[in-house]
Amino acid sequence: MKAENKHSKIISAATKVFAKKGFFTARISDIAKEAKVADGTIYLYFNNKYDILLSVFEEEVGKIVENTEKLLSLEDDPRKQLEIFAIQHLLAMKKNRHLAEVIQIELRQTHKIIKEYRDNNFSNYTGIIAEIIRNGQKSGIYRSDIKPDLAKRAFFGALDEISRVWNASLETNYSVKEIATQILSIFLAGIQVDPSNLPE
Amino acid sequence: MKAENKHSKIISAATKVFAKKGFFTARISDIAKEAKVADGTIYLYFNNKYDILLSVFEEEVGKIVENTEKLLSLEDDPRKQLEIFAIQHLLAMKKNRHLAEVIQIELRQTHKIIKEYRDNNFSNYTGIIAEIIRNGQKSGIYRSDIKPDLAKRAFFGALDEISRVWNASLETNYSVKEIATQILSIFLAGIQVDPSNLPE
Amino acid sequence: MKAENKHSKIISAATKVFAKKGFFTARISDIAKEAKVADGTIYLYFNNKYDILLSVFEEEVGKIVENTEKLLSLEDDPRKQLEIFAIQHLLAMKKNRHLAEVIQIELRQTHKIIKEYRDNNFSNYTGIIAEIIRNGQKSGIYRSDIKPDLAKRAFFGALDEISRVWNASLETNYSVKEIATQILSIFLAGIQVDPSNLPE
Amino acid sequence: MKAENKHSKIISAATKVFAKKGFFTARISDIAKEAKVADGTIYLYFNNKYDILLSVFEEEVGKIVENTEKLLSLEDDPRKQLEIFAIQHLLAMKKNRHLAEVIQIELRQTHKIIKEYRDNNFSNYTGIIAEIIRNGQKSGIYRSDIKPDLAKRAFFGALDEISRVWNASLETNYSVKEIATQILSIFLAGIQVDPSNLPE
DNA sequence: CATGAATGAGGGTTCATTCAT
DNA sequence: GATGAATGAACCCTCATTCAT
Repeated sequence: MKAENKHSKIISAATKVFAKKGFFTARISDIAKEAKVADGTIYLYFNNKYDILLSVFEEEVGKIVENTEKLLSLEDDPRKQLEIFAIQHLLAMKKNRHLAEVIQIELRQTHKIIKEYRDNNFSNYTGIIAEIIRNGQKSGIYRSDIKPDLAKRAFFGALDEISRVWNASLETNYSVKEIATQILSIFLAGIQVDPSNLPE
Repeated sequence: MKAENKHSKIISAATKVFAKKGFFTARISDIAKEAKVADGTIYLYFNNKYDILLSVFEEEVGKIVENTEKLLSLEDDPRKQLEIFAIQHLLAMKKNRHLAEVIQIELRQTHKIIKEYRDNNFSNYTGIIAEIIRNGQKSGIYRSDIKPDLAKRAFFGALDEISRVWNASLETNYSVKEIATQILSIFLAGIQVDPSNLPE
Repeated sequence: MKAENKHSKIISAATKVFAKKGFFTARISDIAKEAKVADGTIYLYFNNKYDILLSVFEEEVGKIVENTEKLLSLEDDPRKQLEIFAIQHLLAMKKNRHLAEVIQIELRQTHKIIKEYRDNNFSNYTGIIAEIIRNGQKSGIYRSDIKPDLAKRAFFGALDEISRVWNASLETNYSVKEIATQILSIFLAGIQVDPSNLPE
Repeated sequence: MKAENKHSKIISAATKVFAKKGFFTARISDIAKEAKVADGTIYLYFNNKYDILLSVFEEEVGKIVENTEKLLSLEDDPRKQLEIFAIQHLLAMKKNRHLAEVIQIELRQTHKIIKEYRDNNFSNYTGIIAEIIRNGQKSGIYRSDIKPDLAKRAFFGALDEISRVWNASLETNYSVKEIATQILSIFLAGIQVDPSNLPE
């Protein structure tokens, strides 16, 4: 229990520090101070600085994926599903600004390892979008000339870019609901066979 | 001329090295070796490592902006203009993979300074999209309920995410033309007043 | 008794670990693991890492000295006595390779403290040789021009160097008996008044 | 020339510092300070701390071997040759106390690498003794029942042990000449066929 | 202008030691 | 007494930057 506690305290501190200073600029002692543990304590739970980054990603992102998939399973309409994904993503990013930056900034990082890791892992996440689109195509709701793997990137990229600058400018301008509505209205109109046919 | 030469040799070397190793992992000596100059020589042209990054961005991205704006001035149809932007962006990213990574990876990095810098600078670039949309709205081609500053992010984000994974998976799968066509077909259908009204 | 048990378990574990990894490279946790106690337990029996080293030396070497002196007291012939010392030393080193290395490697180490310590302690051990030689000189068996304190170092050094490389090369080549015979045949011939006068 | 200078300044400083504090206790900054260079400068000439140790050994010991072999080539009498070796060894150790300790203390150290290294390298050195003995056996001067590879260890060990405690106790008591004479008188008497047959 | 040897601050990591349980 | 999680001082090494040549 105590160890559990400390492990997540470090993860959470690291998420905050990485987001604020960036992986390379962040010092282990920053994380330690933020987590209110000694520097050395961190190495009881992680092998090295890089391992902390991976763990932050693994653990925190895992939660989002899990949560999103649960919600999606309760809904059949591919249009509603796309909306769920968008809202979940934006909510998660808004709720955990620190994490948002870690995902967006750090995991676009250099190391091959991380790239592969992300590719294996984020595929799961963005793959959800492609799956929704494919389902929509089967039910004749989405245009069959849309390539799911291109569209998923476009959709994810749109959401990602918007939450990227969240802190800076969009902070007070738009709510998650407004943004999701705009993006959805564009994409649904863009990929539906009959754009006038909107979900109720 | 010789100095000019050396300056751009360093910029070009830095672009390559930053893309390959990342800003923080890249060493000045790596850039010097790649540029075939002495380490110290770099400091005759740049104040510090960080200054090199800014310069890479400034100079290389400047070219793209300039080029894109020139092409756009020759075309009036907002739908064609959006297509021009998409194609120009994808072509530029494809042509200069190194630069593409520098923009995508490094400039999402760390320091507030860079963020502000980017915001001032990239605003110009993404601002082009917003301008196109506003024009289209005036001429009644684009839906008036679309928020240009949200749509510009969505559009840029879509393009950006697609070129991000370029190297990895899309390498051989799709041509720039195909990708641009897909994205355009989604976005135009998404934001036009009359989706069936496509440019010839 | 239980404490006694733990104390010697640690000593024995430390001897093994020091020999294998060297004093500085050995970690307290290595010793703890080898002794099957917790790291902290070690500090119930020893003041610090260095104290363990001293104790290893003190206890283990003490046994050898004691044993050797007992055997020597049963023999009067200085030539036989030298043989006893040589055989006892080689046997002890062969029997306890770990200890052998600790003595040879670690106690030539660093700190003045240890040097003085060794000087005080090993003097007892090598002093045995000097004493044997002095006795032999009194009985007219050993040459009177031999300086006992030089000869003792030469004799001990010869034995020490031979057991140093024991593991490596001499492992299978020579038995303790053979080696002792060779060394003795050289030294006795070297320091006797009448080299042809060998003990039966 | 300048680099040469700095390289040897570091070697020499390291020899001194290693001898004084021991390899593990010595800090890089100690060596740097002693050599009057910056810490980082050391890494322009050596890969790591351990590499410095190897280099100290390699360079300094190399000189001794070279010098000793040159002198030996000028002398045919195996008894004189043994004397030359003893005197050269003792002189070298006396002249360079620091080096003496490095050889004796540090190179008995742990790492397999160093052991192998030493075995390969010191074999050359102690091998000289074995060779002298073999030659003496061929010319009928040394006893044929002596095993050269045991005798070489005994002889080297005797010299080594004596110079080991040099600083401590023998400092003022005996000169190199006296010591060499004693050791030689023991060993020559010990290994000659006719002990009374001494070189003039 | 150009060089690259030299600098030295900075930080990741280890591990002897402590102490609450 | 015994534990082992936690501590934090210590140190090797890197690399951006400088400057004498």
